[in-house]
Amino acid sequence: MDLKKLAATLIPDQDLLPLGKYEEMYPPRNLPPKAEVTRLAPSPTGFIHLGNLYSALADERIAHTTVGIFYLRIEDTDEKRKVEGAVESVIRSLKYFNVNFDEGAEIDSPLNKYGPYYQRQRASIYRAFAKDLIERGLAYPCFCTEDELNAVREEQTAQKLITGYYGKYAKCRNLTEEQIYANLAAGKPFVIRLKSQGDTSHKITFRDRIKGEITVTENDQDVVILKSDGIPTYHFAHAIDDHFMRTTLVIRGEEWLSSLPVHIELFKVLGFPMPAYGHTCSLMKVDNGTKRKLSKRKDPELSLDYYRKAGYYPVAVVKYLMTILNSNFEEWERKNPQSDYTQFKFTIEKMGKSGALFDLDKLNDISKTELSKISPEDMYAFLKGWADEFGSESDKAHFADKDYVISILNLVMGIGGKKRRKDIERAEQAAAMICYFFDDTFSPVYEYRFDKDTVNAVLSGFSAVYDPADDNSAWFAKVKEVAASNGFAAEMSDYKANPSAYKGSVADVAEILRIAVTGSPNSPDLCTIMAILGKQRSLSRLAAARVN
RNA sequence: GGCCUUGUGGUCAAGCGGUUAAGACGGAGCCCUCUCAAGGCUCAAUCCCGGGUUCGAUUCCCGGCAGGGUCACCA
Repeated sequence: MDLKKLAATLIPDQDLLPLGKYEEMYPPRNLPPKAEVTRLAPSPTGFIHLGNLYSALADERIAHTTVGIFYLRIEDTDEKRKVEGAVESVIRSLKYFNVNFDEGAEIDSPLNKYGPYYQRQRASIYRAFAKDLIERGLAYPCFCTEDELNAVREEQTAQKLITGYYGKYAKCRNLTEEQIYANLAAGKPFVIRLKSQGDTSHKITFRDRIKGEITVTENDQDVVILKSDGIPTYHFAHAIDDHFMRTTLVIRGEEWLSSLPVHIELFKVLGFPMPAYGHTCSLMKVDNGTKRKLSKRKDPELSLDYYRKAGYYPVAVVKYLMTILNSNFEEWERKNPQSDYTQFKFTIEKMGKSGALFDLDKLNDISKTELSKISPEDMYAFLKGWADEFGSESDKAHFADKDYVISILNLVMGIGGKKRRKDIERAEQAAAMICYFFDDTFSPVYEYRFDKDTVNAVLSGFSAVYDPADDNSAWFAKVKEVAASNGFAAEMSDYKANPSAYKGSVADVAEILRIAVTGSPNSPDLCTIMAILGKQRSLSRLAAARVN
């Protein structure tokens, strides 16, 4: 068979360059010996999720801790699933979490010398290599229809055979020249398939940077490399792009592990050295008692918008991911509390081999801790940003009053005290937490544990002596006075020594006042709260809280 | 079902031939305390099962079992 002629008929493109040209156009990168070139290669099919962030963070950390390159490539080979605006959304979302690209699609950088970074724009490269494979007898046209393929698959399944296009099931593999041209003349659409040289009785031992040694069998599937629209499949594009973009380390989900044999053969047939691989395990969750992969459709917590809306501090999400990415991260952080997480020596070898269950408790704890470390000004900026985008009308109004909110934050965060408070997990919760400082959202629940006369006596007794000029100890001395004059123990120790002698302790008196002022039996320092509210509002709340 | 892969407390996990089997989150309790949050201290809780190899296996080997992934002209 005249393969040269066949290749020219199948791929008649005039603009294809000689293969060697591509090597010249995309020379090896001039980077230090240990520098890794990693990439994120999403398909623009929608919004990026936590799993993508997880993987992107690993890519980004490895590239940047080794002084390498992290780039963005868009795998837009599936026209049907394309979603408008997805690329911008990917970049924006990752940027929010401090994951930044050095190079690639929509990235403004002088490093962009390995593009184009959209696969659709690289069609001629793939076609040039596919043409060469046809000429070398390593690829061939396949005219099978979807129905034929399905029928074969059903037959294989019924006979408990391995499904796919291989061996005797590869109907078009041995088509004669006449048959091929007849099909072409009849206008039948075709795909280009790899003519696999593999043998499944051969095992290949492969070393994955995350999973370690993995044994796979050689590929014998005649996979599609060019679809009927002339656009490559993932497998083919992966081999060519990661070679010419000079990727040194491919980090991708473990769902790709099963197609590794295909990739091994493709690299071999193309004559490209293989990059290193690291297959990450997926984030899991428990559903109905069993563990399963977090799903984009079913699990809202997979969406990154979920964290933005709930007001998680972005660094907290990143740090949480770091703890599951590299198990020694937490220990390092405890030893280096002042250091930025980017100073941590991230290594791919430390990554776990099995899928981690997503742990919201842990995220909340990390978020609380992170938020307890920032300044009230930064906290204010963060909360206001959240309120403007996601808050209710009253949230927006509350956060507009900067000085007032900052005075609240000083209290809520424990600024000036011995220790910082750790009340705030996320912005949404912070907004709810401070709502009693605003009259429009002050919605008290007056549930006292004492009878109405006692409550009213405490309330009016304290109102009579309250002076906003009092400092904390003077304020508390007055609470004690009110306690003593209403049958409560002024000192905790007295009460503990002889509880039956009193109605209760100062703590109980403080509780009555706290319920009156904040509407809840729990709050930070009451004295400061009253100072922030001011004399008028404090007194009117004490009055309004009386029981009739 | 075939193939690949994983299996240490509830969760994330260190350890990888001999350990009192780290630590963190969560849980319980105590202390501190005007309540809450935080903090300090303490406690409960783990090597999937069965065979080997070995003086000795959580660690190595083989089987089981359980989980996960994958079997497209989707990535």
